[in-house]
Amino acid sequence: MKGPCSQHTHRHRLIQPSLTDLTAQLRRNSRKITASRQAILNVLRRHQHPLTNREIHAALAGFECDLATVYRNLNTLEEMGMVRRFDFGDGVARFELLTEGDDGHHHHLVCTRCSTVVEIEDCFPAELEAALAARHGFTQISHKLEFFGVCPECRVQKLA
Amino acid sequence: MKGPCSQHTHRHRLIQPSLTDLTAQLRRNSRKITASRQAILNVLRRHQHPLTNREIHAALAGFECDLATVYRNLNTLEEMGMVRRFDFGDGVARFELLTEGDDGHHHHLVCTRCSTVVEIEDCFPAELEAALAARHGFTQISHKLEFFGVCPECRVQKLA
DNA sequence: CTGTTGATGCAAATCAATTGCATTTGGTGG
DNA sequence: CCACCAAATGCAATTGATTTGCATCAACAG
Repeated sequence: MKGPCSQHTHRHRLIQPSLTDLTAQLRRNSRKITASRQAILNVLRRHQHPLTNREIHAALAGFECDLATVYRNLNTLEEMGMVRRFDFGDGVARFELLTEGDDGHHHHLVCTRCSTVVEIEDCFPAELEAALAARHGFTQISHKLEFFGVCPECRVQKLA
Repeated sequence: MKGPCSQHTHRHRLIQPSLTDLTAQLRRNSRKITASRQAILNVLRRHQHPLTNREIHAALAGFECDLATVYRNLNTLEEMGMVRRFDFGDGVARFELLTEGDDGHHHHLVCTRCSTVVEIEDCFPAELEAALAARHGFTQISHKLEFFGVCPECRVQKLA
């Protein structure tokens, strides 16, 4: 474990969805406002980094619920467009809370040693999507882009 | 299943590694030239698309070996830099044979319905890596980029 | 030909994620 | 405040990809 990676987040979400917004969004989708759901959303609201189901489950304060419930809820929240799922290729899904109207499209720079995550706004591939559509006849094109490398902390650790 | 996706490959590898090159590469890494190994490499040589362990195992002609052996061999071949692993986010690893000296860096456009794969040469993110290194102090930066969409065949199927 | 080392088969173990099922609970209309 | 229904949950069992322990085999170097 390394300390809180304060300075590591490049893109700071300006608007953090409020609890009332979130419950409204749930209600609109005829989803129940359960204690587990609120606890999970609170964990996500407190973290600006992508979290795994297990991490979310571990971070639940006060209210405990089954890990399966966390899994089910994150799938539901993803379907409703309230969270975005990321895949860093390590076989574990990670999630970030989205603000309404924001599709949360961005990418990450992940340290291959300590998994520190930096958010990246740049997204050249988006410019390519139209070209690819024209060239290959594909429609509804999207993409996933993740960067990997060794973060400054890990580099010095190696030297020490 | 759809027929052989002949015209789907955009980037055709000009040099397909020869069997002798491959065995030489194995020998150089003090790896034994076993029948399973040869059979696996032959499967990879015959396909220009990324294949899963299971697909490779199923495509083994004549020589049969355990699925665990296929898994072990692809890990070994990846370590040796003879194959490249791809991750389309569906929880299954895929592999492509590499030519020596070619790091096989490229990306894919995957149909979200039938999994048809088109190779993509364009790679804007590479230009970004240096900038990211400077901006965030990361080193040894690499990236993974995959495009997803609905291929022409699947689009018409939907209409039919 | 023979020893050493890597490779293999087979079964069991991991690990993330999902699911069946009985039970509980939020939200709604009385 | 009460009754009802759909959604949600706990718990255990399952799935599916991938890995691993272990005993046996087979390359290949000398």
